[in-house]
Amino acid sequence: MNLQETLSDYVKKATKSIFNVELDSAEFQATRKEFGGDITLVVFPLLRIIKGNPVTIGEQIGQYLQDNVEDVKGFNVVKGFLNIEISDSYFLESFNKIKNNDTFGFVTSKPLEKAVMVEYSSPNTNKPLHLGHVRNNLLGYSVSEIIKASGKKVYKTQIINDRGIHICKSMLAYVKFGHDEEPSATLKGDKLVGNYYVKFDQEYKKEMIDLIAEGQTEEEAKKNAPLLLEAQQMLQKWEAGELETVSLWEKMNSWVYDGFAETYNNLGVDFDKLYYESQTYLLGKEFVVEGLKTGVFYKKEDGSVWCDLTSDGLDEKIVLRSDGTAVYMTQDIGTAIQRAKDFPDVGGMVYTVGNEQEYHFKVLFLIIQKLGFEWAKNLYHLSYGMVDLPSGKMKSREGTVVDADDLIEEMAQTAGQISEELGKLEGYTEIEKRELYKTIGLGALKYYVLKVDPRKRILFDPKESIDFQGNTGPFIQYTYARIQSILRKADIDENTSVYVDYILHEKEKELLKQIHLFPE
RNA sequence: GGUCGCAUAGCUCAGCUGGAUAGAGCACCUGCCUUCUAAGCAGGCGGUCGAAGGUUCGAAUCCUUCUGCGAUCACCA
Repeated sequence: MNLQETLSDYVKKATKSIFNVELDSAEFQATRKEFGGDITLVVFPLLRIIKGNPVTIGEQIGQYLQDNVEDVKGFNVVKGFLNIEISDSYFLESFNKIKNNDTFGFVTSKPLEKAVMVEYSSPNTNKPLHLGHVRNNLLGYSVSEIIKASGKKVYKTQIINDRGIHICKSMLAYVKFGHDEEPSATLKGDKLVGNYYVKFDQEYKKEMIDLIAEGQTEEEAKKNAPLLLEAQQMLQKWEAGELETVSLWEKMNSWVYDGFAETYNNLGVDFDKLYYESQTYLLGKEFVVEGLKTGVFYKKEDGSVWCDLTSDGLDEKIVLRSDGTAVYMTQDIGTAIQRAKDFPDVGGMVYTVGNEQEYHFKVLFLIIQKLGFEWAKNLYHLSYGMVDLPSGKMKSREGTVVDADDLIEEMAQTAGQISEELGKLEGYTEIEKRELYKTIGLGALKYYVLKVDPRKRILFDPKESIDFQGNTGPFIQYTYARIQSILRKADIDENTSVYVDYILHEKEKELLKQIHLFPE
């Protein structure tokens, strides 16, 4: 039992013995630093069942606690707040317990709990990862680690969007303008493929301008540009399994995967299982047939299949085109079910996907529930806001993106620059320095991204670099380094409290106290 | 138009299961490096918590309306 629970028990006993009143719960909060004491009981809520002056009531309860609870050293009452002073020995004992507990903060195992699958990243394979993906990856990875720490098994996964018109655009541009270029030490595979995606867009726009000059409207030009028609043909060839197209597709995708692997490695994230859209995009169809039988879906005259969600406050949603091909929803239904089959111990899934897809996931989860899977009630869309630039949205096609690799590299460089200026790393080898710069730079980036509420959009101004001072990742790293240094130099078990009391800053002491009194 | 989200210091953000005088960092100002790591510490300046109502002993927090910003409402993914 922790201290708060103990105190709560004794407060209940106190009200019983003094006022003869049964209390359901007692509300505690951290004592504000301008008052004496460590933990505070708010007396006001008690007034509903105990008539009287809050100060008097507070004093009576405080006296009871002081008389009956060993760790309560003293108390004072300010208005309706009973400030309770906790003995030093409690904190000392508590710290010592943590010191000897290697898994502090982690629930070691909950064998009866079902595993959770967390999906994040899920990029397209026609362009490199950018700052938006960084946010996605860091959120998804962090949530995975938090769920792990809570004692559950976690499978990290992603669905790689490796097929479609977008990759055909890169492929086509490569064929037409590529001159057999290959990835190199200076040009990662994902960058190379991304360059051809941009190239496609540039040439496509030129064609549109020509067509408009010939008298077509913008709408017409968009549809009729020869390059686009060629890309569409290429997609058809791919779907037909034409050898040359498929092998080019495989080659360019593999370049992209090599590039992604490097970025993931630099970001410090990883995956337990990968799913590819090219392998799952047809998967949902059989479940649509199943759902048709059970009446979850219905067929329209033209042959398209729909799900009626009007009774759930949503509208009707298509799950299969009239030509029988799969839509996005079909694929996601199939992928989810496939995942549950592949990992029978999974009892829920978390989808880390931007907030522009909130409606999609609302619908997806409802449909899966209607299909009757018992894990369907544990589906969660971890939705997050976009990362915007001062100029607006990031657009790969127009090259207005903050590239993930560049950003990570810049952060390390800044860390190096600051370190050099401070002259802190004398005696370190170049390799050690490089490692440290990476750690510090990445720490700054991670904290910068993770500290803001996922729901909020982030406005990232490349001109203003990410801070290394104040409420930042490097500050936490610095504090950790200091603590390690203290522990190294302290080298004593007894009387540690005196030493620590002398060394720690006021804020650090406050924080330590709160961690102990409010562990959750 | 319907639905969802956001709005707190000049800037970036905490705080939101209702509780004491709304907190950090950046920026600006004042001190502090011969013993604990100055990426720091101690302090100062800075707020109609978007607006108006309501519930409550008590509202940044809950409810209603309004304003502004964003997202979404495809046989696209």
